[in-house]
Amino acid sequence: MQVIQFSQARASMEPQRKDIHNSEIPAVCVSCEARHGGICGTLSPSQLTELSRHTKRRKVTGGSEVIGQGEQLNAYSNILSGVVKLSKMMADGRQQIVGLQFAPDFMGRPFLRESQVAAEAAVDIEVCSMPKAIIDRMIADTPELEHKIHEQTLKELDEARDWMLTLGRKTAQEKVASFLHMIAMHIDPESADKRSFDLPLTRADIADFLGLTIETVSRQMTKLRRDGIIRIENNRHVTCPDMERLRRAAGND
Amino acid sequence: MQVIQFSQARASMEPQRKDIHNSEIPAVCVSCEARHGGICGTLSPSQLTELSRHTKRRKVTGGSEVIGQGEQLNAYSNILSGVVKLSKMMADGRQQIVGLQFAPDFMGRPFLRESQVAAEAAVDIEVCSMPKAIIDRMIADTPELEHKIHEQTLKELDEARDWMLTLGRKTAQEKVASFLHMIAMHIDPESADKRSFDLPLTRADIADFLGLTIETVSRQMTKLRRDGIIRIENNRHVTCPDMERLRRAAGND
DNA sequence: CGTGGGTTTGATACTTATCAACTTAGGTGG
DNA sequence: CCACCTAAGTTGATAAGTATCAAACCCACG
Repeated sequence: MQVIQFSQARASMEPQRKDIHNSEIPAVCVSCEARHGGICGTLSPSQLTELSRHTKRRKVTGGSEVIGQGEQLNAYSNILSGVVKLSKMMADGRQQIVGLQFAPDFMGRPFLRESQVAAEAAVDIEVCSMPKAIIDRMIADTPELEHKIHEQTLKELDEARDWMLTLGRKTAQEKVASFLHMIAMHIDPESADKRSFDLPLTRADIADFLGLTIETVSRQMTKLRRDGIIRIENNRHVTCPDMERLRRAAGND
Repeated sequence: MQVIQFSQARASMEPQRKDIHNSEIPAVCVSCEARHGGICGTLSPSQLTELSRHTKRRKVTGGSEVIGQGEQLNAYSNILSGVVKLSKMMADGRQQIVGLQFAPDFMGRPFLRESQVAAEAAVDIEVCSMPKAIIDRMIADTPELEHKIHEQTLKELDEARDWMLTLGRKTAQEKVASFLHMIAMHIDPESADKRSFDLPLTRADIADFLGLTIETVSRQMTKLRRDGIIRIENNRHVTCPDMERLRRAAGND
């Protein structure tokens, strides 16, 4: 269980006063989907109160850009629900998705003025945005906050490197299987049953993620379907009765 | 100029005492190539003294493994000279280089027991190794140290994502040009003249970095040479009279 | 009931991999 | 010092995989 450090310590000693400490936390935060697991968990009640005065929850419809590549970076966000795709584009329009982020991930590049990547809502999402300046200040005097963000950065780096192996060395078939497997594992962290899920990306997005064309993605999906590894309904909903077969098709040992 | 915070502050006020403060710093560190720019710059003299009792400078010959993929991670290292390649391998032997590190980079994955990647000396290198436990403890009570490492993690993440675009969307020609351009920029941070440099990797390594075969790398090098964009001597030494042409060949606008 | 975005399928072209032969550079020992 | 040896690199012919171009399909939606 991940809660505010301060209240966690006290709560364990004086459980009957837990509600009092929770009441110190802004109401919007108490019920927030991202508080457990998100970066806010490292902030003190007073910091949370200060921050919450400047945060804004907002919905972004799928396909809308949250931040553009090379754009000025004035805010960070926590993803409360949905999936965000991070992409890079070349001058001639060729595009590569370089990462996907899921709730309760933290979005934004600390210590840099402008974004190196474009962030776009893959599906309808909800985020909690906060001014960059305030977080940057809190990072400076809350080591736990920097640590939390650092942990996520390291996780993203591990994922990026895994994906480099996929991009550089796997076949189209393995790439598509790797993508499906990755989505199955990430899309619904709570659900124990990973065998059925909705794809958060169109075929075009999947192609941009895998360094393939739409047609090749489609053909490989068809092949996985014909081989009985997956079933597809309405183009978006995938069922995979045997995850182990999918893993093997993905080239993971 | 990047020096110990404490001595920097004092030195600027009492410059005549600078040598005294320097004398507090272990001799091995004072002359260390990595102290400026490396992570040690954030440590206090007393921390440096403690750390230096456990550090060990060592040379590793090119081709030797520094740490294996999935291996237990007991030490961190600073690269003092040379180039290290980080790679991932699939069960069937397919390999992808996922990053290169240059002096004075910090090597090791904080907060994790085992390495997700293999690290191998690309050329003869010199490193300063230190026990993981000591650094982990110092990270916990020296926020500046975690910040410094965090900055490098972010840099590596940016680089990894840049490379994903190269792997996923560039042609063989653009990949090879991108590689040469990247090496030209990184290999000798001090030198102002980036037009002439030695490749730290064999053709096989370059192929593993670019997701290509040796033959394709060789053919594209030949083509760049025929086009007059580069000259090659002894297979390893490259001269590029016009960096702008190389940049364009790399597909960077 | 037509329209259009997203998707699938097919025919063909092109890029890169594979296999094989050859060349070059660097190191070793006679 | 030269001949030999080996690893690294180049070049060529062919095969395989994926992209490209084109057409059809399918559904959701107006």
